Amino acid sequence: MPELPEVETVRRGLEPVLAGQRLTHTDVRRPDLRWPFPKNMSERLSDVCVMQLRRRSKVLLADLDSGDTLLVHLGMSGRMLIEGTMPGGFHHPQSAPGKHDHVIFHTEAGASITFNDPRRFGAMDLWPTAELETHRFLANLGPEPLGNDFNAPYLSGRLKGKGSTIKSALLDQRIVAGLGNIYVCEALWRAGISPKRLAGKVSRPKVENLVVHIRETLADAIAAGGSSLRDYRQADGELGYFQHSFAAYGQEGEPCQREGCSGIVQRIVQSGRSSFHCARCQK
DNA sequence: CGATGCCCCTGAGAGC
DNA sequence: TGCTCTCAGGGGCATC
Repeated sequence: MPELPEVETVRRGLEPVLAGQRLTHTDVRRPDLRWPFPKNMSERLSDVCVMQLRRRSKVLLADLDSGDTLLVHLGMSGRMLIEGTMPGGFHHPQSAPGKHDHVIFHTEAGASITFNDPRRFGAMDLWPTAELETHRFLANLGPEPLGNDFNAPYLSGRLKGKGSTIKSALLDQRIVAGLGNIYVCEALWRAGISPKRLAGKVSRPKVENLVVHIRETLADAIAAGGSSLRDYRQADGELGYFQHSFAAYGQEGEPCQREGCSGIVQRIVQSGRSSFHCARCQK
């Protein structure tokens, strides 16, 4: 999926087109994505104002003046693409809906936002804003990695005694919210920690270092507009370009970029997913 | 309770 | 050209 940096990039791209704007109507072109859509979704997304656009973990949150919040999860291949009239006067031509264009939002200002998702692992729901934290997408999430609650004492406490690997611990959204396979690989490379190391056996100085590198990796990726592999696009259709900065992810067989390291990046499979790392400098 | 596989779905690319 | 196989950014659920 789009991980935290991709979702944040999409949020920033959508903000000028959606925040403070009225939705005139919303076309809901199928009954479900990963799960059934909420009851009366089209009606509840018509003639309402989007007050603000937020993000929690990998979930986009659009607070509506109806008292509902729209939750959007992009899954593995979801995109939100803007067409029509943009606030700055730009005009992206509108095309006929494609096979995987599942939901289309129309704003009073003349913009349309198309949710496209070939694999349909994405999801949308509507939930009372006042009770958002009870929604199953958001309940049980760990802290935001870019927030103050994510720090070395916290992470150290959560990793203590864990017998699973550090790779799977960082992918566990209950421990820290928003990381996925790419950014875990990259952050572990930057921190010089093997993805195979047991979570409870990462030394305290290494945990401190890891927290810093997770934050820096995500910040760098957001600054680059996210990573575009196959499906991901920013809301304006542009590619992200953080993939050109990958040191580990997808770099199997490439020389390790760490200064003074002569290792080769290798791919291993952990719980059915690829981990890329340099066995020479990640310990 | 925690760890591990399997599964949802479509499409791209490799190999034959 | 076309078939088959593997793989893909996520995460819920069954099972042990």
